[in-house]
Amino acid sequence: MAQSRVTLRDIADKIGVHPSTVSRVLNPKTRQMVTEEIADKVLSAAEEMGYRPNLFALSLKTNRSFTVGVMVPDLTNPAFAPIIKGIDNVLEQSGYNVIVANTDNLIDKQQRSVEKFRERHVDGLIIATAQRKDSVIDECCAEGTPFVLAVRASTDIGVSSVVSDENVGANMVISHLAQLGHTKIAHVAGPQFYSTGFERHQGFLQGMQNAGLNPDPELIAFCDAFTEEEGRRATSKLLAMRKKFTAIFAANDMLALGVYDELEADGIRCGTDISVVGFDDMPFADKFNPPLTTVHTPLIDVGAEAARILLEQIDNPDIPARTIKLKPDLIVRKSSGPVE
Amino acid sequence: MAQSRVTLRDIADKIGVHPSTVSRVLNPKTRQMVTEEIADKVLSAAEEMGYRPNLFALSLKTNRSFTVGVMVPDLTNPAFAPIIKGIDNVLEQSGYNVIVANTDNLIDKQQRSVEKFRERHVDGLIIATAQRKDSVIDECCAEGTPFVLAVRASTDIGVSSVVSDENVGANMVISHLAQLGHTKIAHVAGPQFYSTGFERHQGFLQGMQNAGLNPDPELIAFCDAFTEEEGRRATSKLLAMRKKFTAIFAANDMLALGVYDELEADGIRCGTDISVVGFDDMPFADKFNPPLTTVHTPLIDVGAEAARILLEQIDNPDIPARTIKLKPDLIVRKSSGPVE
DNA sequence: AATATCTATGCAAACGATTGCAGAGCATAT
DNA sequence: ATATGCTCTGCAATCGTTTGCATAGATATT
Repeated sequence: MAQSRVTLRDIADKIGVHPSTVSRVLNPKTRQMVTEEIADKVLSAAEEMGYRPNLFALSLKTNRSFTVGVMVPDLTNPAFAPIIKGIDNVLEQSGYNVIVANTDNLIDKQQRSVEKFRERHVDGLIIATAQRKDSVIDECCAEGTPFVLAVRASTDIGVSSVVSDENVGANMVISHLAQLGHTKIAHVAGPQFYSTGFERHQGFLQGMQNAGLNPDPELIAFCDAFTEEEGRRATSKLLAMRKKFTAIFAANDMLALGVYDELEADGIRCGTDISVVGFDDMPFADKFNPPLTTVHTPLIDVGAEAARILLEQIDNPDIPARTIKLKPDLIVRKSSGPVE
Repeated sequence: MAQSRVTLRDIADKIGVHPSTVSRVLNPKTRQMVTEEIADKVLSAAEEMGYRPNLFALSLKTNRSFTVGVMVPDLTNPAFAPIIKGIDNVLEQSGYNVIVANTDNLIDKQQRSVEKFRERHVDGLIIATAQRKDSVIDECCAEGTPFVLAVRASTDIGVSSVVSDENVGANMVISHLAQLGHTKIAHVAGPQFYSTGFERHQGFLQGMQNAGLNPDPELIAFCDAFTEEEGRRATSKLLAMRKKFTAIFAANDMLALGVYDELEADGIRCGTDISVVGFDDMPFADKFNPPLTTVHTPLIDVGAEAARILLEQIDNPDIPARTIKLKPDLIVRKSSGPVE
């Protein structure tokens, strides 16, 4: 890309001062060091000449890149688009750039991404791929890199994260189903090494108890990943038990999609024969067949909040960690109905 | 992020040579300038000490950022995820980083993004937001910034782009519908200032002619954007004409989604009463109700090819522009059926 | 009026790499 | 033995900033 031709020195020469003076004027933090008269001259010259600071030089000197890295497990999952959008919106305002890395749920790809980010000297990280116990977290802590988890939390204390209140969300699901008369409720659980999978499972158990229902361990199928295929596999396992159940709570919408697949393959009408509820309210959940009842997570806000916390953390490295739980919402659509 | 502590100088000191020698060893292009013996020592010292080049210094000196900018109109449209993935895959291999900017289809946001990219001195641009005639293109040409268009082409000659063959795709759609017995086919056309909207419309007209059908101008509704809302608006306009038609060709899947909405609101059964065909085969098109017949565009490949061309262009600025048209595929699902 | 205090600016050294130029060492040709 | 050429390495300038320190002039203090 074309050079930002004009440098500090050019401006300095033009109005007959030293480059350092120009530098001081242009930096808000040091502006007050120099006389207003000169400052004005510098400012207008800079404007007129179309000065653009050279970020490379700045970064080299200050060791800051004004870049933050974002790690997501799967860009193809449309749930992450809003998160990234939320992040980008607030970071852009503060002059930061965002680099996103796709880890495809692979540990070593995540490792490589961190490596890449380190090379780029990113000022901070937003991690949407973290496991409850994750070496990346330890590493960042050790390195002193500011970071915050999005969508997922850690078992470690002292790490910032912003998530939705999974427990509350899961409780809403169960109480909704119970209200519809469901008593035999199956659970397609997410991976337990992710906080989402874990918490939602806990929420499921607790919700059942709150509703005075008895969760049947055989009607809980665990998945290894939040994918359609896993959802389908789990459902077929559930069906193979040949036990009666009238509803399935899937730990997220992707899994729910897999549930749909398997039910359809078995000729079971979803929403009437069996109710299905998901979690996340990812984009297009309302377009599915049938439209999916799910727990809405304010994904844009998750991203935005994570970005805000990260900014705080960058500006002030020894601010205490903060974790935010956003309130979820149950969105009732056609995939859940009264038990026949 | 923690400092890459060890520098060229450190290595040089350790084995008693000059930093410039180390630099030459570490740069493949100059490696042969130095004795193998020294080179080996340098290499192993670098390895052992965990040397990581400081990209800031490198960039400052060489004026290259090893970063490319990608502009997409809307991250929330899941069609762009595969494109980005394709781009990222090939660029990562070559040591480049990708920064993506969301323009929300706003001209001035696009302008701001370019500005931002310029500040970051990106080595090249991949533009998935371009209009057929777009000032950004002129600007990049003038600046000499390498760039390639993805998904969209320009009326300007001499600009590289990779797209799917819209014309062929549209023809496939019409011939499919004609084969099913449809003769009155409506078209929900995309914005004509995008090559996708324009070419697909042309393809529609040509396809009709090829099939020996007469396109009715009143059954063509133009949209201002590729959004669900616009698709819905256009459909309601079509229905308001009170003319008979048995099929709708929507210029992309998002528009088709809007078509679905309006048809459903009017109690028209899509796929039986009226056939609907989209374009792009975006993720989840097979999950809609009914699953959408559409033209599959190899989006990952579009991204990958665009990235490859860009790399060529960066390495060799005066290579002639190249434009690639990838072959589309018709995917028949439940939204299209024989005319009753 | 002389000294102390303060302010605004300039100076120059970094940051960590790249690269044209110079020169040392050695082999070959004359 | 000298000239010639070649290969390899070192020197030092440079990229465009930031920033601690020095200093010149102005102001305040006694």
